[in-house]
Amino acid sequence: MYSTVMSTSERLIEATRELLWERGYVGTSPKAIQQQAGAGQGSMYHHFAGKPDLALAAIRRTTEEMRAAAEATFADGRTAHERISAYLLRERDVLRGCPVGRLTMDPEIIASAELRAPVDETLDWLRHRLAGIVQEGLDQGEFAPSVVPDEIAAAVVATVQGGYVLARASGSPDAFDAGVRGLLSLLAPPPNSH
Amino acid sequence: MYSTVMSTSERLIEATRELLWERGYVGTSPKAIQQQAGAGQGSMYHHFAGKPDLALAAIRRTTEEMRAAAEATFADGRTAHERISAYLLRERDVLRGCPVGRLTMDPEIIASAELRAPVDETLDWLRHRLAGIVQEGLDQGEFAPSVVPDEIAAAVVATVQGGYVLARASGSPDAFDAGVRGLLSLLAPPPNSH
DNA sequence: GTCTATAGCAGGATAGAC
DNA sequence: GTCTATCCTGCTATAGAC
Repeated sequence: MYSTVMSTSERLIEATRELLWERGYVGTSPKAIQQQAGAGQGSMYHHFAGKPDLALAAIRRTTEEMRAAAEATFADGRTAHERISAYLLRERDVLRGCPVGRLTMDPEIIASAELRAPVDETLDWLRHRLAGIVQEGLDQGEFAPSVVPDEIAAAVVATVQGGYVLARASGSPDAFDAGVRGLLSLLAPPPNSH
Repeated sequence: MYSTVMSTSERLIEATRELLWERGYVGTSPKAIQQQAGAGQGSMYHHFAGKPDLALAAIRRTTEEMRAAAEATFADGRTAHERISAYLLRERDVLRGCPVGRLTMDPEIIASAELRAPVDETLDWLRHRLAGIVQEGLDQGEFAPSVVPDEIAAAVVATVQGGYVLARASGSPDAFDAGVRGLLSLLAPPPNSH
């Protein structure tokens, strides 16, 4: 249930976002959405064509938020290493998992080009954005010349996404933090580099 | 459908393993299992108490296989770096995702201590096993002294698990491979180390 | 061991009144 | 715009015959 300052359509989208995050697409039913949104059956089908349509609206909003959150962390550092650190170390609700990455495990999301597109585009954008930052660091001599920006970017995003898996398996964020620290330690400029 | 050389109970377990991998726990119904196994309703409930019981048997077998597969790769190298490389570079059905890691995104698996336990124990075992290998490499002077075994182990497993996410999002194994190469490049002994 | 029958409930959606 | 009624199918399981 949400406060009445939100329109019914807004509440439906927010409810869907919550449920997709927690239970995935397959595990989320229209009835559950309606209950969480405090909206009736008729209301939902008035505003949205059905479950896929509503899910698409929810996924689009979630991916937009993810981009904004990532972009915000990139402003937090001067050097490439600082900006990547800021991204990796930013506060996360680790045990809830990634609301975007989670969707990739859903067979019906993957099977639908429309539903998969925002997920794909967002993770792709993130990798390219990170690769650009790595390239800048490379240009500044911050990293070993053997570093390949696309590969480091993929490793950074994968460490985060995989960190969620380890954390949820163990019921503790420790493994997430350990993975991030491990990657950052490998990426750290050698002590003799200045 | 499976060949008749397998017992009904075996076919039920194998069918459940396939469906859990592809659709997760929430997305897998007893009826789907029965159809895939070529078994009737009564058969399933004769051999297993219900969906959770059958899932537990399937998960246990899948986690056992995962351990054996990982252990096999660790025999493939002499140095720590070689053994970690072998683990990371081993052939995988990347677009299908990890049959164990996938389960962590399932709310009903996480909510059940019994179902989560084998998943947790297996990923935990893998991290400890890798940490031991990193420690050996550290003892041999293979890695920088700043390397922390537990952290590198977590980063290795997370890169694999997250690589699956990136691959499935994009519909291509490329991002998985890139992440793995990125991590390995950072872990590579410096060229002047010999 | 396997089969069919049955049950109660939820999923996903449509229809039409208000 | 929202509500209630209704629909058909599938989920998860139990019962009891064979």
